[in-house]
Amino acid sequence: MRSSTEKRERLILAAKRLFYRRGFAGTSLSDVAEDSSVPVGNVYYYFKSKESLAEAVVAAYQNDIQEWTRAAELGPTPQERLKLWLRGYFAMSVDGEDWNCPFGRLLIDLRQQSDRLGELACTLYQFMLSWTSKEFALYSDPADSERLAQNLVSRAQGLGILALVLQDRVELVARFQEVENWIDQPS
Amino acid sequence: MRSSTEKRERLILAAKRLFYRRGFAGTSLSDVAEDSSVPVGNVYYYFKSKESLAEAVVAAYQNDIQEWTRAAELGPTPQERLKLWLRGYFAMSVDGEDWNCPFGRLLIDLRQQSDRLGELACTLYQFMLSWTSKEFALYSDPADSERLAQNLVSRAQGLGILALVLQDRVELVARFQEVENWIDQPS
DNA sequence: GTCTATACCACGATAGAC
DNA sequence: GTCTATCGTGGTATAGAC
Repeated sequence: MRSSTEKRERLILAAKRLFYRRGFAGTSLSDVAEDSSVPVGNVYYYFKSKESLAEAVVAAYQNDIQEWTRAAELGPTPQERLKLWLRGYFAMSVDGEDWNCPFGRLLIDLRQQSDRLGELACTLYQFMLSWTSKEFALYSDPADSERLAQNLVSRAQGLGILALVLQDRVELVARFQEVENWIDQPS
Repeated sequence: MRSSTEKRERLILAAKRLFYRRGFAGTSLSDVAEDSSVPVGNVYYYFKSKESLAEAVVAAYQNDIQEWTRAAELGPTPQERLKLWLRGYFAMSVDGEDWNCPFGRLLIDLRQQSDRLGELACTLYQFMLSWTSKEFALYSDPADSERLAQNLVSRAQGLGILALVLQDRVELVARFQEVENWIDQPS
């Protein structure tokens, strides 16, 4: 059905936004329903539980990450590709609708909720690690690539929290630029 | 009253632990009461609201940070003091009772709850920034100290999330060691 | 001054109407 | 196949008993 999937999509999008801003436990299904212009109790027609809605949200994130990674893969060199990836991260955490730590909150939230959801969220992070690691291996000692990937991803994530505290775009641009410079000479 | 402050203290400690593990919204006052062996409804004798309990939790964190910083100040050189500080951070995020991102979750949670709580939590982060900045200024260009402090704190925080995903102490020790090395030659 | 019984509401979830 | 009225539980908060 046409409208059926539309509403389902609207619910996922609203949940994604609200989980990001208010967290999983802090978001009620009424909030999600209202934000999607779907009748309150009706949510259960599309999702059998709040948890299954969260699964759909993780899947939506997975799509985002894959698209964002695919865009980065257009770069000519591994260094350029990693920088494009980092700019994607910047766009989310600093130029997103709310200064926040993308994935970090989701990860912590869902991990506490259930093992299944926690592992699902970890997959997102692991995907970022393996993709960046693969790129690092192309221009540095492959034995170091895992290590460098962990540094890159965790630094980007840490800057998300810093963004939240500083609320200063200029400062944040400079911090991300430093990570870009490090990409050229990783150590 | 003796027992009065004791119970109050127990409540704060339980709330601190539970907020850390389950988040603010994910923790009910019943949970806190049960964990402190205090009758459920009785919580409101000690705190006028859940929010005021959160304020007390932030204050408890402030105490922790101050103690931890004071311990770090015993180091002979600024480099040594920053490393001691970082080891304190490591102890919390990796050797703590749950792999997590200390302060990060609190910050995101409370910021969403109310402006007042959000600012209170930001104070904790700002305190870490200003203390580390002061130390950096002692052995590097003072014009860079703020920048270096932001790098140090955000990197430590990012490793907290990485710890959550990897769950591998050996790996984490290595990542923190790399930050320690950077402290000697910050750039 | 300390604690308990309870109000009241919002939550996730369901049964069954259209 | 789609949606609505409603249930039971458990949440925060309070009035008032000891």
